[in-house]
Amino acid sequence: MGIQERKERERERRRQQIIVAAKRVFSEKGFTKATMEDIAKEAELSPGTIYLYFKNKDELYASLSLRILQYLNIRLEHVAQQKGLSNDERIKALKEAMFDVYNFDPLVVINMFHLQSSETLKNLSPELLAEIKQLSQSSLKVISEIFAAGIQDGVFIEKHPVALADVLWALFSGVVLWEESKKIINGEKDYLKETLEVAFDIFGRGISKSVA
Amino acid sequence: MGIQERKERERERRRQQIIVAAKRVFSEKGFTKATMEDIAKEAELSPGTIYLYFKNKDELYASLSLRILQYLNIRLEHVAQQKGLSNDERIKALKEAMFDVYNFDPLVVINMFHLQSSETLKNLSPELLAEIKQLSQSSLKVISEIFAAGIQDGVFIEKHPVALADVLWALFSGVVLWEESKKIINGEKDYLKETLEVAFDIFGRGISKSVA
DNA sequence: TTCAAATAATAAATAGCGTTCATTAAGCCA
DNA sequence: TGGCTTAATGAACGCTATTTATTATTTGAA
Repeated sequence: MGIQERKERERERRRQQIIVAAKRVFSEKGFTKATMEDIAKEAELSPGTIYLYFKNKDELYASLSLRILQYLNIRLEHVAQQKGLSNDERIKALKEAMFDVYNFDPLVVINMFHLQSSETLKNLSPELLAEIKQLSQSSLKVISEIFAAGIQDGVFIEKHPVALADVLWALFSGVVLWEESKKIINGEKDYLKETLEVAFDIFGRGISKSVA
Repeated sequence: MGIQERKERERERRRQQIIVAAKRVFSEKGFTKATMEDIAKEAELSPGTIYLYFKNKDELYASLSLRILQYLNIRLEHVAQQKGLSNDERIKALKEAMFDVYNFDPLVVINMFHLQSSETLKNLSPELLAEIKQLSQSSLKVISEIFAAGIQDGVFIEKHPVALADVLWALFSGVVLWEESKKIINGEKDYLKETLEVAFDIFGRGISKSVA
């Protein structure tokens, strides 16, 4: 029985090794310019081997996002479970969790949002798509429950909490992507932190029933 | 001298003909699956000819966005110039302008936001990039001036108007892209209009100094 | 009207890259 | 040890963006 398990572990380790290599290459060259050969070389494998572990290039790319989605989930759960936070503090904690996830690995987060907004999504295996779906739904659920609680308490406006969660998610991804574009278009420096502060501030004020 | 001008016109017409064909093909197949041959066939030209008018596939794709950016500009200018609007009404007009632009050609707007958030941007000629830059800056300028006026009037919170414009833009693109993803991931129906309403509502409340 | 030069369009060739497949190597069990 | 399963390889395939050599068309002067 032990051999089966060892093989399982070895397979998983090789998968991770490929993911690490892919991440490096994608980060350096971008999705299109990174070739499967580049990645294979980085992982010290032959191109064909990668296909024993990932269906295709899109799927390998998408796999990078899974870990960060898991991390996001954990951070959000944490925010939800903290006791004794006012609703304002909880929004603030939400902001910090998201910014924290971004800082944990900015390139992968940007990748994830690129992915989210692209036809690549249509090329994934049902299994991987289901995993992504499950993780993102779970994150949104946590967020919307936080909002539901605030509405219950009468401090947030009475909108559908799921819609509020969608708006927050859209705001976060929108700001990240837009700041990234600005860097490319205008060669501007990175205002992400500042813009995100403003965005969350406005959002927090906007969903509060009364503002000082 | 008339010949020069006729040639100019003919060249422009052919460009447009290619753009129309490209739009149809990209819409139907998506960027990756659409081949230059498909587009050439749709335009009743040979593939090589397209390269006499567009530097490459990315640039052709990006060109689709130019017209919609121009349209957006016009709509926004219009909102800025309308007299006698309260600041609240102006925010509402802003929302309507953006939603209107979206409805004018949803696929192209989605394309534009995809483009904005991708490495494709790095493949464009300096000229096209400059055009895109000029148009998007112009739109953001109009928006930020509206905010500046509201701050002047003391009805909007005192944040940098450019930051507010960035946040609004990020919010708009974020909502459009996220609703689009949800359609793919969850096969959900389109809640764009509703989500956009909520988003603008929150934003409007968030930037107002006092809320009823 | 004619004809060289310029312009426009084409179709075929090129090159790069994702993906597949026939082959080889390694590890396992009887 | 020797067949058998699994893992890995790297060369071949096919597709497609882009280039280029060639052909057709238009222009403007002689």
